[in-house]
Amino acid sequence: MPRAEGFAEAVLAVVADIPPGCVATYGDVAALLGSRGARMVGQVMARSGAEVPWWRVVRASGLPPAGHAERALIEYEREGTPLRPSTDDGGYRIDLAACRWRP
DNA sequence: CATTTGACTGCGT
DNA sequence: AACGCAGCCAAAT
Repeated sequence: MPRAEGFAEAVLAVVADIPPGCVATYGDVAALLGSRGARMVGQVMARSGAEVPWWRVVRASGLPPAGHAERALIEYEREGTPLRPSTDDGGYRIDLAACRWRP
């Protein structure tokens, strides 16, 4: 039974609303909550992100969550999220212009 | 009640 | 294009 956690629950609700194949930036999620706590969104993900598609939330630069790029990459390939392969060093970025979620 | 800490962002160099 | 610095928000200690 979900209990009123305030901000955390709101963040989880928004992330759960992101459709597959799309992504949203931390700042966008925070903005939907009426706050600018982009860091806060990440904080909630670190705490309870295990219950939501956290990989659909990325940085404003199109980079996946810090320290979770490998795990997120698996999900992107599975969901068919448009990625933008980096030069050749194994790095990659998400094509925000193609899959940025807009409510 | 004050301090610390982040799965961040934007701007300047 | 890459790196560094300062600004912001809410929860935990």
